[in-house]
Amino acid sequence: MSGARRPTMADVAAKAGVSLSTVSLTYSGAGPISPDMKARVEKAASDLGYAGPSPQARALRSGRTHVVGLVIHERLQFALRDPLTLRVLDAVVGDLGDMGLGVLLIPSPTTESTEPGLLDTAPMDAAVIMRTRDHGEPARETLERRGLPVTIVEGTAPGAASVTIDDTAGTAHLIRHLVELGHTRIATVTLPRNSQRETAIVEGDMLAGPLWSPTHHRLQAFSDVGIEPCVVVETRASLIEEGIAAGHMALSHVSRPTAVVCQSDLLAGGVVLAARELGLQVPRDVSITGFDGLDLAWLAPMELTTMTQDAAAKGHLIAQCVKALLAGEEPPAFELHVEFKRGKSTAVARDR
Amino acid sequence: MSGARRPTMADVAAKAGVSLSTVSLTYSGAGPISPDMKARVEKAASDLGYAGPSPQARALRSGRTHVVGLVIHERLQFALRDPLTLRVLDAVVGDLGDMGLGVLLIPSPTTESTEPGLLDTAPMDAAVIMRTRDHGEPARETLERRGLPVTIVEGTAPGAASVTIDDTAGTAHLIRHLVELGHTRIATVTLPRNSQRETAIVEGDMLAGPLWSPTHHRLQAFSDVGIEPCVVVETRASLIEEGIAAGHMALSHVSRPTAVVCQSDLLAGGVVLAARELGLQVPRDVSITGFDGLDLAWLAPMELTTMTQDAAAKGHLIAQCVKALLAGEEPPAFELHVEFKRGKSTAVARDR
DNA sequence: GGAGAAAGTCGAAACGTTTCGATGCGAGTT
DNA sequence: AACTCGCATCGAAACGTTTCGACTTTCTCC
Repeated sequence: MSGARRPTMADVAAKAGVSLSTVSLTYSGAGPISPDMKARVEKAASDLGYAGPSPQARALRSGRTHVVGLVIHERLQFALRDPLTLRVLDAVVGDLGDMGLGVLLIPSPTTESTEPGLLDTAPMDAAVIMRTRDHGEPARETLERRGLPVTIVEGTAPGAASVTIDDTAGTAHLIRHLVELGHTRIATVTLPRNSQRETAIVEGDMLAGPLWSPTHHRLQAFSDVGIEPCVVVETRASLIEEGIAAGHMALSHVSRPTAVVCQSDLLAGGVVLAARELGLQVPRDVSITGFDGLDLAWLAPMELTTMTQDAAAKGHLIAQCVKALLAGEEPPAFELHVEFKRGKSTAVARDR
Repeated sequence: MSGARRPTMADVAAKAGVSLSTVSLTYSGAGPISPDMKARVEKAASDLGYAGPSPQARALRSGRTHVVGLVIHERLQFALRDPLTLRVLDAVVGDLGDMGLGVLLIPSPTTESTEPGLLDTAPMDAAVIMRTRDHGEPARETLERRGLPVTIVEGTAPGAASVTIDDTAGTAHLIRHLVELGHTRIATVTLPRNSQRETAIVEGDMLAGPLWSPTHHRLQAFSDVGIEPCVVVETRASLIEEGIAAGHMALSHVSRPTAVVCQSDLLAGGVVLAARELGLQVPRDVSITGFDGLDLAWLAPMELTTMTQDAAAKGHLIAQCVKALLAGEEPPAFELHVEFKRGKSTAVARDR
């Protein structure tokens, strides 16, 4: 059918009777081009059905693909189901798009499969790692080998740009809030500790092994405040369903917690639902705190006591990091602050 | 600092004392290479810190970028907040990833901005349009000009592969279900009709103007069954909040509907919440139907009467379309069936 | 009227691969 | 011993741009 190969710049140049470089200059915007020449080139291009310079040739020659890799949880569902992440990404994709940069989704390689994946082979100019471990993040090593600048969200690494939040301090604030209300038996429902885990009560040292950074930071707050949680339940992802399951485990634990500190609002929402199912009133029988400051319409009229973070700002900062890195500047390191928001999900402790 | 430029295949070849083509053959897997030669090349590569063939050079020469563009709603939040879309994408990204293909997010250009956007310039081998209009989809025209094969989800176009669902028949099934229960005043809450709209009651011809395909199909069902909805409320996106707002409008409308047909489960969930806020019991006072068959944990114990669709299957089919197109085969056209699921949100009509 | 600057256009050299046809060579066939 | 065949390796030609320095004009200013 389409035996004719796609027209190239050379074809356009020939058709317009000018040199190839002139056509290039017309498209790339670099260099001075007279208006009538521009019109002539455009006429020739549209006559030929030329759709613009080949991105691949442009990428090879200029060394820029205009693509930024976004390393996320292997399962998209887990990565993006949380509205907060989505809002962050919304800002990132929007800002980068305005800079002419596309975002390539890269599920982080899970198994230690030896064959190279997207992370090794995909064309990109920079990468953003959305969730990382404190040490030995494999994605970072791969990217470093490729010489690609990296921005890390909620984590840090030498040589990489980073956008973090003060989640340890934020969680500590929530814990202190509960302590002031008289709570002593406080449970906590955590985000995944790493990629292998199940939804389950964590026995033994809760900080053992390599942890995802946010999970680590928010657990850390307990020792900072000097409180030991009476139960720790780990979840597989920040999802309502996980919160419900974890809530059941935490609330029916022998230690009978009077408060539950959840590492995300979505988890907290699930715990509220679990409490209802168990016939417990929130906050009368049990206080529950979240993290993120989402507006969960379905939870109304309940409002979570939580720490709010500005998702859009986070996204803008990430985009700014990428921009700085691509401009060859020193890797920036931003820290966002979280703010306490008193809701209706916490109250004075009452034994049950 | 790093004055040394990145090593290339030529460097590796020199170091290993072999020809450039041999190194290429080693990496690309094409052509026969003896085991000891392979080892020698790999040794040289790792000595030099060579990170593998440059994706951009490979792309130019071979004509394949191994990237698939995914055209979605301009606002990521609107595009991905619906768990159904996310599940579909999860399958798509997973399947394509297994085929070595990355997914590039492309917010569909909203304004008629003349300057070329990602759709025009991003490197890719094929594209998937996630939501489309019935006619004159601008994204498709751009892609056609570039000569890129296109897969359309919930829509069709000549020359493009497509994955559709029988949503007209599905919605008709729900309407008939309500009619059999004695409902005569049926409202409907729709998905956006196009990108410009607001959450509002639609006056006049509800099918006027170019519509997003799913919206169109599901509205179409009313005329197919021979029923006219007593109110039509259009929303801006498939979100709980939108459902709540639309629910308030529909339920307090003068026509006092006894049933509401919603074009998505998320909207239906919002309408249920709105009904509760208005002091109406579901399904005693008002019957509500959804579409998609999501498992909305937060809605429990309410279960929606809805049409379920298999999100993972949809995703797999999309990936299959892309694969077929890249292999140069004829564009496939798949249709998925939806299944009636009787929940607890519909009951015999009772005047109120 | 001529020097110098600015504007517009052009030639040619990369960019780092893949790919195709050619080449050398030892093993098997007649 | 001459011949074919398959395997492993090599040389050279693309792929379609960007970019840099050079080359004409035309304009400005004294």
